[in-house]
Amino acid sequence: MHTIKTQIKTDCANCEKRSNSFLKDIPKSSLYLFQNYRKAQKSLPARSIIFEEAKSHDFIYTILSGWAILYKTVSNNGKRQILRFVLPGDLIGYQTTAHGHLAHSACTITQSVLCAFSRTEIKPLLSKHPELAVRLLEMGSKDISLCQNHLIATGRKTAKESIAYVLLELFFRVKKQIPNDYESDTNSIMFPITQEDLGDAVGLTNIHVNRVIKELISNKLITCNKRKLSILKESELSELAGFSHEMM
Amino acid sequence: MHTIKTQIKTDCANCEKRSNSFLKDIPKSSLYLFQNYRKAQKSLPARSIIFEEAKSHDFIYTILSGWAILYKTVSNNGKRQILRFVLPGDLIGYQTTAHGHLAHSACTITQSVLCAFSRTEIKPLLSKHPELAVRLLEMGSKDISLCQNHLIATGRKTAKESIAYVLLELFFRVKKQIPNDYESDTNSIMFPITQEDLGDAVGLTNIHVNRVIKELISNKLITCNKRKLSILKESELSELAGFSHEMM
DNA sequence: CGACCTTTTGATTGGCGTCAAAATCTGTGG
DNA sequence: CCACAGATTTTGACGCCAATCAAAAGGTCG
Repeated sequence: MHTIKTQIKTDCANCEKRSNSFLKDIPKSSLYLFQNYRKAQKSLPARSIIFEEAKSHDFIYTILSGWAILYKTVSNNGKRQILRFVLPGDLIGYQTTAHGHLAHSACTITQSVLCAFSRTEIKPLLSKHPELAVRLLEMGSKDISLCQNHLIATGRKTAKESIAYVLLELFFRVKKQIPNDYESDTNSIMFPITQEDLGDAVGLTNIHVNRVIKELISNKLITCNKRKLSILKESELSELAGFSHEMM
Repeated sequence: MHTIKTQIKTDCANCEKRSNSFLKDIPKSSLYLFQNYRKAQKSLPARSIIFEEAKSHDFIYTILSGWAILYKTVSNNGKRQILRFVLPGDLIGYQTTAHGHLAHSACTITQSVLCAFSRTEIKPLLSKHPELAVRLLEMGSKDISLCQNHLIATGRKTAKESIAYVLLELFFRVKKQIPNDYESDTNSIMFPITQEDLGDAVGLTNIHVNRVIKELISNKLITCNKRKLSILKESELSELAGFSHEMM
């Protein structure tokens, strides 16, 4: 576990340039107002905790760069369930229980840069600026969709199908949210996820994930290591996974 | 599959009286305005389809009475995943894909009464009445929480644990959202769900669900049939399930 | 009362977990 | 720039939880 370094910067210019940031399409007047509530920019090393389940925490964040995960530790057996992979442009930390505690933990996968907003100061803002609330509704709707498809993959698909599904979902989310890592190679993305992470996302052991991924590789559907994921036969893999672009 | 009977009624008085309806806490001024968009009250028999995945549909609904489910059919193997049990006061049908199609199907479990609102007419309303948007945000937040805990039950719990979890979740949601079915017996609720439904919710076969439920019964933790569910030892069952009231 | 739905039971199978250990990769410090 | 420790991937053997198949028993509703 690493120490969290916080560095306040007045310049956060890239934040609202990102096309899929939650500040997209917010009218300038509201946007400027919202900017006032930007409190800090944090740069975190890989595998460091952003916030923890069941605690209270004053900030919500947008990811400017890097990968992270939202997860929960199961109380009766200590296992981890990854709820969501977090990519640049995503908003995290807004979800609390009825008692005001965080619903889950968040942890960086790679070195990341976050932009923090004060939770308490933003709430009253929503009533005054409906565009913000509507934008949050849209994002929430995508979150639910993502979670439901994730549930289907975990509940009603075989190991092979569910892993294929997660790989495809991540592939297209990255393509959409992160500017080309491998310009020349449109079938590939940077892929810093371990096989254990994948297992914790779909309810499998890292060992079985390994067996399945090796099978997908030997079937020439993908290539995959901790650096890079390539989708070799998109349509075939999509059919196997029960994945469609409609889902995204 | 049953024919959908639609009957328009001007009186929908109980709708906003329910304490957990999505219209709760909305100022009178907005509320009256919102009421204008109430289009119809539908009464449906048990096991009838409310709307179907991937189609377009003009209405969103609140449940006035009865139980329903949101589900999706997995494209590559035809299996069903239940995403959510729907109880009186819940709002359904607002979730669409980027292409404007419904994200999932909905079906009644028991005979039900729904209150319909026009989707297209409500959207512009949100910008004008932030309280509505904020209220929807709150509901969306609960939906996500529910879905995430459901994912954990399916992904990282054993059959016994996940079934115990679903029973407890339903038990307390019913207690909160439906007025006492069995006044004298506070440990019991009406329970119209089949074991096959339970299996489709947590990714198990009806046969294995049956074995587990019989085990829970013989352990004297619950009694359960298609009419009635009783929680006999709440704390013991909760510990087994990894369930806590914080989750709700 | 009779057809269908739901629950129950038993036998068998198989997918994925567990355990153990080797091989490889990665990052850090000397 | 190399060495080394820890993390991650890979392999194999074995076991178990839950699926599958089959069929009987019990419930429910028209």
